[in-house]
Amino acid sequence: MELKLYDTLTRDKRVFVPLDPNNVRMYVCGPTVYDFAHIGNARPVIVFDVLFRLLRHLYGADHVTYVRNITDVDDKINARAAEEYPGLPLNEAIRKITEKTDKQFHDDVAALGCLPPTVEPRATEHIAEMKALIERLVASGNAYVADGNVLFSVRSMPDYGKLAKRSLDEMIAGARVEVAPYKRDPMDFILWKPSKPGEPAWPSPAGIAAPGRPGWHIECSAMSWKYLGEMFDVHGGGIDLVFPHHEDEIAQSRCAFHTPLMANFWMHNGFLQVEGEKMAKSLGNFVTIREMLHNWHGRTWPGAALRWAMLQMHYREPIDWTHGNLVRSADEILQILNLVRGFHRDPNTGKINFDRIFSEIDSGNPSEAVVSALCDDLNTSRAITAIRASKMKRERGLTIQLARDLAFLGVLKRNDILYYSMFHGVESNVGDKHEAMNIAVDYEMARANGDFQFASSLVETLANAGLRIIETDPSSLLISKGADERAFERVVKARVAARDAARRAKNFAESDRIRDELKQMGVVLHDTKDGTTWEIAR
RNA sequence: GGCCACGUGGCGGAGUGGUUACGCAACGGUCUGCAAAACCGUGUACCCCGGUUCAAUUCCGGGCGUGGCCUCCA
Repeated sequence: MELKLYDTLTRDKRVFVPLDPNNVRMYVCGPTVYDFAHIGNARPVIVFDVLFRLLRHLYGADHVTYVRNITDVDDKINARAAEEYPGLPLNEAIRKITEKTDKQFHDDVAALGCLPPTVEPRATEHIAEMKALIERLVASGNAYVADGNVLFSVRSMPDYGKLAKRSLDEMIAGARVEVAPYKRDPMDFILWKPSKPGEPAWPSPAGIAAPGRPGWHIECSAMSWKYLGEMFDVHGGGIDLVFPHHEDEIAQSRCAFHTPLMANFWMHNGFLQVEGEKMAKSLGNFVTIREMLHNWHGRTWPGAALRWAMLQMHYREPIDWTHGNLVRSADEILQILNLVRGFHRDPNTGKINFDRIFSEIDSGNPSEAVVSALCDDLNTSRAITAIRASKMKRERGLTIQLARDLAFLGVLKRNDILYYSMFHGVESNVGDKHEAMNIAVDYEMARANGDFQFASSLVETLANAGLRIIETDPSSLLISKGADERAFERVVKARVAARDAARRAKNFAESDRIRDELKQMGVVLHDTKDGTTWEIAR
């Protein structure tokens, strides 16, 4: 199937033809690891994960190389390190900060259903490549040394500004920052700069005696070069990176390698707002991925629901992240997954055969409708419409196909399907049933999100209240006070049976009373033609 | 000030030069002792003004509005 992608450089959507179909190469700017990733950071990670999955589908899983860097040398990191570990030598503090943040980031994006990229290079491990590039640029006259800095000379590149569609003169006219005196041109940017005492430092290139550290832009040119070559297929990132970051990457790589292009397609995701406002700490609407997973608007949100919400709209459009949208997404995901698991439920035991569900998912391909929607510049919105269409037809084959499509979009993971299948039970004589049940839900959610640290903290919370969590099998979870692990379930079943008897006897006053009583316990009943089913209210 | 996007029904959000997007909510119905769920059906739309056209929400121009970038930022 023909893949079309929008290219920021040419501002058009055109057919994607890889430089080498046996090795399709994509680079995406990754996080600077100094703090929890916020929900806006999640967007490019999810968007390009979808593209990664699509490319793997089209060209084969072994024929796609996806590189996402980790920036671990940066002023913000230095500042945060000094702030959090004032007693430690700076370099040690920096390592603590970057290691911790790096782990948080990976936990968070895994919860959002993102595959790990093929390579995740760290800037500090590629100083040699950066210096090699800098030496080339100095030798070719595209860069110069001034005051212990190495600067890129933008005037040496005729079409500098093409990506951002901005001429040098326009930029200078609009500049609002004071210009360092050593720059030949106000728009010249740093490739290498001197380190202050105590800061991370490496021997400098270009004959500079004092040790220094790289500028921000050079790392991406260096790492994409190492892992993808001088030219590659796709370069992605947030739209805010167009200028100056990507513009400068292009300048560095093209001048160093004398190539007409750095990447064939430049892809940029739109920004995210929260409740109609720009996300900012000062506005109090700054929300991290971690917070979304643990507690936002008073509840936890499964990674699948966050991802589903994110994919509702096209990646280039701005997205307004609202509580209302998220509630809808979570509801829809729950509905769909209920449908999926329903086809492998043993009618006698009520247990769900997850192995069968996943082996059926693995044994087939995503649907034509979904793949073709994604092939149209990642039109996830249309892909979702296609999935909804097969949801409407409640027949087995279509539901399995629906599960495959969800898995293809990265929305359906084994843990998620487990989560939605779990029986939430609370032993009936527990003091505050609702509170205990909330903790149980949080616990399952945490496990579904792979956040075992949070899960075990909840186990502790329960233990302090004299409760413990018991998992009898993958589809059943109870919080119990004693040895009688199924007490709650037994109580409910007995009440349901009693109600059925009352209904058969037309004693509706009694049957309604029992239903109210169960409702008080948090149990909701559904009368179907096959009998009465019950579930814990959510 | 310069540059770049966007403006679709109550809400979210696709798409198209003439024909139902879709989802949620709403309304009507089927089912049901009641309720819920499920299923079936219905309605309301394309910011404003001008132009091109037989025909524009869709193309062009202008206006208004919103957002982003120009400084670290996904």
